[in-house]
Amino acid sequence: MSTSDRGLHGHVLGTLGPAITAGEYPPGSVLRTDELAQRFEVSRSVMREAVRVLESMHLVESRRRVGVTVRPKAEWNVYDPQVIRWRLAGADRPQQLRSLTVLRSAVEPVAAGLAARFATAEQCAKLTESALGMVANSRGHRLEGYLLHDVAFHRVILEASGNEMFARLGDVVAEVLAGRTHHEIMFDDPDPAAVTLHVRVAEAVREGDGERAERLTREIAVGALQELDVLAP
Amino acid sequence: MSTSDRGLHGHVLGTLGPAITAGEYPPGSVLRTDELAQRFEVSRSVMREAVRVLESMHLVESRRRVGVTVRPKAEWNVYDPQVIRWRLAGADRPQQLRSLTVLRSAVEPVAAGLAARFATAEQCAKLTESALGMVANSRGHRLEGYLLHDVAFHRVILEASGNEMFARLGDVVAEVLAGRTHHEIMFDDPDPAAVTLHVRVAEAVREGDGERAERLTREIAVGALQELDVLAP
DNA sequence: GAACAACAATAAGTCTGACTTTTTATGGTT
DNA sequence: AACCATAAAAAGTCAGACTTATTGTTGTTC
Repeated sequence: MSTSDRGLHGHVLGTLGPAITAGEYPPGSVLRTDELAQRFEVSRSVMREAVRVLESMHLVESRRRVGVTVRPKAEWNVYDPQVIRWRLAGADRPQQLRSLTVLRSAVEPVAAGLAARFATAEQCAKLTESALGMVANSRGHRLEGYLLHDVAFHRVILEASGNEMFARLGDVVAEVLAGRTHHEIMFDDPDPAAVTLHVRVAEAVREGDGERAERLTREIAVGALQELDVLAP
Repeated sequence: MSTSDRGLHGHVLGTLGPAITAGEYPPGSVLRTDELAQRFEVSRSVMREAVRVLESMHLVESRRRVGVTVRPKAEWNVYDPQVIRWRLAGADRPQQLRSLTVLRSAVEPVAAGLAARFATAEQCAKLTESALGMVANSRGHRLEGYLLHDVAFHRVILEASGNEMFARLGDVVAEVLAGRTHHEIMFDDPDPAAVTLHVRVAEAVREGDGERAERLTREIAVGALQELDVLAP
């Protein structure tokens, strides 16, 4: 599933990465490549490759005569999709979900405003289709179908914005929405008001009304933030 | 300077990474580890570690019997600080600068709004100090001094927001501001209106007026976007 | 006793060569 | 034309020897 389960190297990463992001090794902890290689029963070459990747994520720092030291959380590359996945799967899942939702609330309204100006005909069509799909699955515990269209909707918005940085947040948003559906919140059926807002955003984008698209998307964001506050005040 | 100039491995990365992000190898291009190792005059182990890191950035994909293929730009981890630095140093610097500025325009206003609620006394002090520093250096070609305080100002805002995802954009903003000062734009002296806005943002944050801080920061962002549009319409 | 210089220990860094495994292309058979 | 066996290619893995930078220690000197 995860992009990094290929090969021994991927397996090591898939174990050590989550352990570090979960805080099992507090900042400043020192690991030694040789010892890790023994523990995971892999050769030093494999272990070194794994450490190099962790280093490129700024999770650890490797120094001669010292070893591999774990860096403080404030230095991690928290935008790395792999790091995000690890953290979402681990102990500070709530905090991660929270900070990602705040990020969404900042980015998506602006993205929607841009989408209204730059979306292609196909993107408008896909957007409307997704919104209608959400409506169709909004009643009667059809959570999976709803999620599918919800993800598609936000993906289109982010891509249609024409900004590559926004577009690359599509996976993150997908992860957040999936998390919300499968774990924490999500009572019986989605909030009808939110569903309506999506439909209206699709309309605004289709009509090229950037300001309205932005304002409506901001309302959706406020709703998402409130959902979080209700759960963990 | 760049975090990755340590060791042979770092040197290889520092050459191959920029080459790829600059588009020297079009998507789908196939490289072979052994050939690269020869070209860079390093051992296969070193080359493999470099490739692993590039793979973790989603710049390339390594497959058996095929080789190391360059991935399309749309799949790159564009939030990786290293990738951002490489792209800012390369050919599509303008586009990168553009998309980063748009990202700033979305994030910073929200961050300022949160900062008004969560900033500590020290952060407020540092913010005011930075704003005054900008004023003091705003006339008479004191660009370096101005830049220093400008970077500090935006860093504090992002950190004081209390959101780790925002905080980690501090380096990116620093890079954008430095780029603006040293390369492209920036006529004789900074726009006086922008300077004033920074002072007023500091005020708003100090007074805990989130809404005003957000609105004012959005004005700053609009100015930054206009600067770009003026330069490349 | 403090400052400093020489030294030794340590863990990462590097290289080499042999071997394994997966995947793709080839070519022959029905 | 479809299919299976085979071969080739490149990444993946391993083991061991060697190099180098860094740090802590020891010993010398004032």
